[in-house]
Amino acid sequence: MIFSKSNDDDVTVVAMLASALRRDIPFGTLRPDQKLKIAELRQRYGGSNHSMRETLRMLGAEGLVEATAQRGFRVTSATQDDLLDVMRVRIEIERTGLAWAIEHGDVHWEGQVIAAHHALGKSEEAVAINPDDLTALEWDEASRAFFASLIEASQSPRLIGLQRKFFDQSRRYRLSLLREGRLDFDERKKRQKYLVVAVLARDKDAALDILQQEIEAEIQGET
Amino acid sequence: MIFSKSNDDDVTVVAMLASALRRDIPFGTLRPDQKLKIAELRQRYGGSNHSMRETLRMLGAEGLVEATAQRGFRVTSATQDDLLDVMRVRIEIERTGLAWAIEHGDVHWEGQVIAAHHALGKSEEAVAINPDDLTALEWDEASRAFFASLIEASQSPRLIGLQRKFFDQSRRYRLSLLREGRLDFDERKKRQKYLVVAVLARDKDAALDILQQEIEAEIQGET
DNA sequence: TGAATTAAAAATATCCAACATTTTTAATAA
DNA sequence: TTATTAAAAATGTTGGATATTTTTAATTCA
Repeated sequence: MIFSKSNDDDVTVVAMLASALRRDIPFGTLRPDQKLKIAELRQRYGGSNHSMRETLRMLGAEGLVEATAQRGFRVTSATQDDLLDVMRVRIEIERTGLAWAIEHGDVHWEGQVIAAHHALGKSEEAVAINPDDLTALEWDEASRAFFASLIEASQSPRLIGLQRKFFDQSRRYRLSLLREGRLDFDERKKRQKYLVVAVLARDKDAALDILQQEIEAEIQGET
Repeated sequence: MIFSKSNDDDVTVVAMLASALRRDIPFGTLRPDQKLKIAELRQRYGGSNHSMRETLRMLGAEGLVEATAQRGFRVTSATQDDLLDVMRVRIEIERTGLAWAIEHGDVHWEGQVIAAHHALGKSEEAVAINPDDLTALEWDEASRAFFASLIEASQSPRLIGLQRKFFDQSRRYRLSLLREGRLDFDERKKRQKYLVVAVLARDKDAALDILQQEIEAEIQGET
């Protein structure tokens, strides 16, 4: 079938709310430290009292939202320290995952990496020219898919889950760099290319090193 | 004040339910793959259907429980593969944390490690003699506190959170080894001692190595 | 007999409305 | 101003109701 039924992501109200919030927090519609009042959120996103609470609990466990007993929920803050912390942990997770994937990956995995790299290339070009919201979202998704492909062969579902979680947490910083024009797409393109080359050559040290550089470039930007 | 008000852990119904389930899943009262029907859980643990759902959502995001759309919740399965995956990730997280802590830790941190090690020693002796449920629970908590102390100085709240999460996920395997008498307490004592020595000496390589051995010993047991 | 279909039962996912408690805000007094 | 107090708002929780979906059991028919 051409239109595969959309993921388990939109079948329930809670899943819909969750993906709406996951989209709006990194985009800044819901800002860091902002109080998330159930009533307001319901008005904006729909859903019942309980569906919203369930959603916020989930996002809480995912790190996008913080819950305080008797005091409700707020968007996780985004200080420089938070950014550094997220990115440092993300680096370790992805390094570990790539190391394992290089050990276990087969030809099929290599193909996936190449494909994801190809798609990312297109998206980077598009967003470099026209960084509007929709393009940015597609670019970010292509980026996620590329990093995900790298550790796909790690054989560790839990590590893959962590990667996704921290990628999600880092999204708002990444989008903010994009908006401010502080991403060097030429550098990115080079690094991504060499990263794939190193992966295909199974040169673990080089690959991990470039991967780390690529992630670190998202901390401060390069311009 | 002497009796600090108990954590945020028991003030709300959801928090109470969560800690009850977090206790009963590793103990096997709720077994792997077991269907978690809201009605039954309510009967056993109390709480309204919404509180229970909220709780299960949280535990879902924590990895103790799995949620499937339209099909409710079940206890996360615990195959050999799951065990391996949890432990491998746990090793990487704790290694990273300890490495950072050795870099950043000060004298106060060293004191915390020594204190936690001392308390753990007592608990290990107690549980080696009498491994009943209560003693086991206290021992496990002392163990958690010890590992937590090691990475306390890592300066990474998110890594500390991950450590806790994966320690929680590994609890049921650990308790099962204990029940089956497959922990070698003499070996553990030695390793723990050398681990502390290496930490205090800031011998990173040795410390990481022993830490990894100590965690790996929880995978298969040593007897 | 065994597979397929259908009907009944159970369980999930929602919502609404109502309260008790707690926190926050505003008003008032010292 | 700073405290105190009263009022308003928000959170956390519950019970009950309902549409949908999944599971189970019963029945039909090749």
